[in-house]
Amino acid sequence: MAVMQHNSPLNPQCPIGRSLERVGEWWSILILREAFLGASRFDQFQKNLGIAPNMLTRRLNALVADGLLEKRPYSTRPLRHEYVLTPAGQDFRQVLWAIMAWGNKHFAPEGTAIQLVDSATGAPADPLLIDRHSGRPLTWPAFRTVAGPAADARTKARYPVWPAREPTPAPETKPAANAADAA
Amino acid sequence: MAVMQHNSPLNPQCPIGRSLERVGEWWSILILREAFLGASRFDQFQKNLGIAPNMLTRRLNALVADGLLEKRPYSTRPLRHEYVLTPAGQDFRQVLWAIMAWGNKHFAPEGTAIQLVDSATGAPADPLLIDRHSGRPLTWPAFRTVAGPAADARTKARYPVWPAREPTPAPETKPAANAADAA
DNA sequence: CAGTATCCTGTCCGATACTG
DNA sequence: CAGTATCGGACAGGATACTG
Repeated sequence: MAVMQHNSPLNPQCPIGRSLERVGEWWSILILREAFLGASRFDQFQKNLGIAPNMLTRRLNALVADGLLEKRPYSTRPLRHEYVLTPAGQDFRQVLWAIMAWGNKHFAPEGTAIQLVDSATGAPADPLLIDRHSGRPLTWPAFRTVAGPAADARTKARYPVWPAREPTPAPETKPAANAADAA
Repeated sequence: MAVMQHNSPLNPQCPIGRSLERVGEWWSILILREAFLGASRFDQFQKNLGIAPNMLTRRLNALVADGLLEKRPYSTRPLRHEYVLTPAGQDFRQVLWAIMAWGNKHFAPEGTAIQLVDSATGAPADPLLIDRHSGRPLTWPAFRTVAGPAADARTKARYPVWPAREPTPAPETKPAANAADAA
């Protein structure tokens, strides 16, 4: 996305901002989608996406530079590369599937055209985000975002810490400011 | 994002493409992030994000038009509106948290600055996408994306159907082409 | 086949000024 | 406070031509 090309409106610590720097441009997400579907060669991406070759080069290089794709030679004479997903790129599948589920739920009034199924049985899957440790669904307000241990002062000021420090003044004197470090 | 401003490189049926049309611009995602953190008024968004007012107006209107935010009067004299999340907007939280988890895992080498915790206990949560029905983690290749019941011919041609029809030619004569409709 | 090199257009976005 | 109006720059992105 080349977010922050001017003067960084993003909190540089925010993991969402950091992710958006990598996949904030929609071509990047679509290229990753194609990679998940099996594409790895330049012309596969180009044909499947209908993207201009110069844009494809640019986006592929960016994804490689960001560590989401790896450029790997599959032929030496002539030298040819394929683009394969790195572990970080593979992990983006969770995000993509969450996006897909959201789109299917709210923007597919005529029914699901693309869905997630069990590869073995074909049973459709219904994606749900849970906490790996407790197994509980990650709903709000049962769960919330707070400043973490590596947060700087600015982040701690902008984000609540745990235990809950209300945005509206509820001045308690209990020493709760650094509880989030217990994470 | 105003994707497809020119000639629609996106499969119009793809739920990812449809989602990207709504939140493909990074300001939109950041505005939603602020809304989840409690922002609802124009100047709250503006101050927290450092966004230019004309851009904020444009993005807010787009989010309202897309059904992710609702414009609601909170004062009649003078007329003032606040922007509150619709159910569809609330559901985007799952996506945002998935993005956050991905960013924390791969792009936060110095530790997590912002994290998800149990609101009651403060225990950090580790987001994981599972299948709501079976409870199994949504991993690949155990799960895969296929054309769904509402898929048109073009989509069925581009996406595999279930049972698995390999991209590489494995010409079986078994009538498996419309099995996905069983979903 | 796998790109690179140019040129061009649209628009995202910021800065600033202004209004009830 | 909650926006609207206008201006200008940077760049994403498309189209096309070209190369080994």
